[in-house]
Amino acid sequence: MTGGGVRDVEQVTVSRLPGAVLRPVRDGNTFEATVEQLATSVRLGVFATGERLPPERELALTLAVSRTTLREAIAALREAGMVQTRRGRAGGTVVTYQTPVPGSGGPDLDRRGGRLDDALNFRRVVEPGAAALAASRDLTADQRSWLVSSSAEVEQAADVAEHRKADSRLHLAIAALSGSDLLVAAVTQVQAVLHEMLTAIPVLAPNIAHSNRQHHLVVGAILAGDHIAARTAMEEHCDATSALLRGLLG
Amino acid sequence: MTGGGVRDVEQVTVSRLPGAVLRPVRDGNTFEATVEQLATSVRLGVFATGERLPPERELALTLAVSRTTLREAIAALREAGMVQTRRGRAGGTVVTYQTPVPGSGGPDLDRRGGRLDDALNFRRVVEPGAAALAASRDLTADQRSWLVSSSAEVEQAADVAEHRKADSRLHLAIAALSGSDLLVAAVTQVQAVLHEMLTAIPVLAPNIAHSNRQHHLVVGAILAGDHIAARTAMEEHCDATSALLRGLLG
DNA sequence: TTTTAATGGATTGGTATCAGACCATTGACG
DNA sequence: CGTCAATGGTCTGATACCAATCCATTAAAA
Repeated sequence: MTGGGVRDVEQVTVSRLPGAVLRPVRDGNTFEATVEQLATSVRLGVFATGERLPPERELALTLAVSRTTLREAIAALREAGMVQTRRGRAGGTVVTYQTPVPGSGGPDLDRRGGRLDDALNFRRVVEPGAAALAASRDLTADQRSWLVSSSAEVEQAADVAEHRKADSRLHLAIAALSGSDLLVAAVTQVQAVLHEMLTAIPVLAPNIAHSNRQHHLVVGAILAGDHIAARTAMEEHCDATSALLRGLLG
Repeated sequence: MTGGGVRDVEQVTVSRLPGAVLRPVRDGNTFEATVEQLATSVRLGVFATGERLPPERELALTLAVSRTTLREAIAALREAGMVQTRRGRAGGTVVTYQTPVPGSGGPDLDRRGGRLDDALNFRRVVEPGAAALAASRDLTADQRSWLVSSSAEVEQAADVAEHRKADSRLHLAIAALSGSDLLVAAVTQVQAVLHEMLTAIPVLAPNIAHSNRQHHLVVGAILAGDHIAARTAMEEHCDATSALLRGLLG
């Protein structure tokens, strides 16, 4: 696959850039993309169970989508049982999502091999970078306590499913503390893929304990302002996850 | 600004994630996004001057856009004088873009302060990561010679404008050699912002010479398979550019 | 020279998405 | 207890975007 073009073999060396750089301009369907983004946010725990989504008008603005389309997307989530909606003042759309039992319906894990590998490689670049950046910034007291409580929630998670969500939230919080919108977007993208894989896999207590130790190191380094240690610790954490996933999926 | 919410101050600590994570689902206007992507590709030298764009039907597929919309975008480029179009067999759309004289019309460089800072931070993460990944892969002979010739084109560039394009092409080539689609997308995004700034700024011969030496280090490390040296060299290269830009823009 | 294939150019009808206005419901607040 | 404000629910007309088809032009191939 490395060298064989399907057609026009003559021109292979001139410029491979167009094929590598040109990407789809839009994600096909706006409705589906909206559903996907909201569902991912819920699954990752960006919106906790029991929490309210922003009002439709506001959320539509944030997502740069018409209220019509947003409402269709919310209706899809409602039919999927992830949210409930109530009218009237102080009404709104509230998250009812309960993390599913692991291993129940993991259908085609192997088939996304390319996408997973890419996500793992990309993650190994962006998450350590985000941790290092966060460590090198002057964090406010609010931000430091947010980081600490996010970390504590991971360690105190009641079950595996809760641990999964708290883990995603911690990683997203670290990205947010880096202060870079682009890094937040990158980490969100990566966590969405990882989350999908990790929820469909048997994660054992020793894995979780090990992961928690690594989180502790990362958070400590960020709070201490040690960007080198933060990067290194996060790299090891990413490597551990990669090894786990690659081991279980081939 | 760090702590003061406009409303509902009570809930500030519960979760700052939604605001950080939720992003626009689509880039506003498909037509404009298409124009932007094509124009950026041309400016970055993904399509060299004199080169042909892929046939409309093919390009429309690649960009996941209707041929109608793509044609409107191409028409916009044509009116901007960036391309010319000829009909008939062996016809097509050919790039006529000539890099503008620097410093001619840079209007509002300071106003995008936030975006530029973010891009520089993000770049400092993704480009060294891409270089390290490329160094750790087994490159084919084709890939190695592509890298070498991309690097040579930078050093032999006739003028500042040509150097700019060749520089972008080299960075994109390195990203492509990392084998990660996500990294290519990230580097493309970053280069588009950088390119915009750097073309509107006086770049001196010593800057270029220094940059060339750093490129040489990066490319050498990648070819040698030394991922640590590749990362370090690219980090220093990014830092140099950041210093240059930040020095000239505040 | 004739034919054919590969391209850009133009038209049509259908669909997704949008912006904006208005309605319905419910709890907060006076 | 009554009023009001904040929310979700519904409708309508406009428009951006699309898929598909056919036309026009040119050069390569026969």
